[in-house]
Amino acid sequence: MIRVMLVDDHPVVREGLRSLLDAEPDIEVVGECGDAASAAATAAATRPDLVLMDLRMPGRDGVAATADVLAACSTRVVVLTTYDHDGDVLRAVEAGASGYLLKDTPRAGLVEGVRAAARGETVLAPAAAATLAGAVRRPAPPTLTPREHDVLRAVARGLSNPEIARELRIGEATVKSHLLRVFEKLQVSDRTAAVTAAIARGILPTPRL
Amino acid sequence: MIRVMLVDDHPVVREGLRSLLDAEPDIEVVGECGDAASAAATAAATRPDLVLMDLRMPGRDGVAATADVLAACSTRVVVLTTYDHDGDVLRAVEAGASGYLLKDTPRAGLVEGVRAAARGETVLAPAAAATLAGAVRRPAPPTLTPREHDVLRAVARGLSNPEIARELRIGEATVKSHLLRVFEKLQVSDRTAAVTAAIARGILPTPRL
DNA sequence: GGCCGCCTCCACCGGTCGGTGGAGGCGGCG
DNA sequence: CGCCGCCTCCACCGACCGGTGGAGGCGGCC
Repeated sequence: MIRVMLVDDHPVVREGLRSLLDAEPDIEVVGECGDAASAAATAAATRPDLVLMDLRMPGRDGVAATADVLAACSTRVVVLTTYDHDGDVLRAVEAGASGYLLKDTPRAGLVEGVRAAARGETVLAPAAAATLAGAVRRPAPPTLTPREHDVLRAVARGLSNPEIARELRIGEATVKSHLLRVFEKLQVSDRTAAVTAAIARGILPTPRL
Repeated sequence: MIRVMLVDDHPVVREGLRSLLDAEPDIEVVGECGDAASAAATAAATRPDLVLMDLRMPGRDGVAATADVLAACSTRVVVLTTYDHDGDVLRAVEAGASGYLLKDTPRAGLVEGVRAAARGETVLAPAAAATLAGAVRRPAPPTLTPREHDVLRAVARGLSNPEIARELRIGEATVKSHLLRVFEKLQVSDRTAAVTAAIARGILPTPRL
């Protein structure tokens, strides 16, 4: 019997997974949890063989929750999310996820994925597999320093270099230095492309109204 | 008996909604559909009282599907989606949706929402209601002309004005004219802020890797 | 026909931006 | 201690950008 625990902030999704998995003779849902913060505690209490983890939750820390769960008890974590944001796949696997499935997987694929992960296999959706393959080909995951981050965030708000310099209490020359290094790291040549590239890679959050 | 049809590309979500709604004595799920394209045809065939419609689907045209369904048969459409992107709410309601609920609604709220919508009420999640209220306060929904859209998309890719002029086969002066009007409409004063503002309002898609 | 919105284009200006090619200080690590 | 990464700053350049204040053409709508 494979003991599964669900972490997802959407009751509808938990309900769907539960009915789908409980219909299988060899799978049992032993717990569920609606937020990332209490995932580790729930896992420690229910000691599942496998945790199905949503990535996007209030506080948006499915990745952190994955790390917490793995630190709290010996189990496997399979990420089950809606979109295949490339950045998410990388961060999830870095955090120790044993699999990355999308919610539009047909039910047979989901069930088989759960069994495969419980057997110890790493189960990846095709898009996620492609992303990981691409990531190892390119051994340069662009990591920005805190200051570079600050400058880029300000740029995304539409501030000019002099304005950024005032806001961060540094010289305009310094702003330019940081920005040039950001361009280099993101492989772009102007501030606007830097912002979109950063959003695409999850370095900056998707802007909201 | 309230006859409900489900439109969502995720089998898991459909499964969850079906088991949740079928548990109610006065609700019956009479059809489901995994893509926006065939939603109208399915609705015409099953003639539901209510359609629960996901907004984000392959082809991302839940709004268009809402309009199609309403054109194809007399029913009500309630949008049931994951995030409360402000732009989505506005477009969905414009397309004729009778409600806008989020997937993190507790199951009791969902069921009550379905009943209320079937009674003819307009059912809005709190966040969606706030957005609509804000929208009527501000009677300027920034609509870009096709050409302005073209220019803005090019800007988001990091192209300079001369490059955009070459790509669109127009003069650089024309590019600037379009851009200035975009700035005005989006209430910003530079290209980078224009791109983030456009992404925030759903005018431009969230950039992907 | 008249009006209006959209697209197109022009010349000119000052400020900003991307880029070069440096430099020094400071903290951590082996 | 020396090395390295990060942060800070400088001067200078040419290109580009935002903004002004125009203009004409074209199509749809009343």
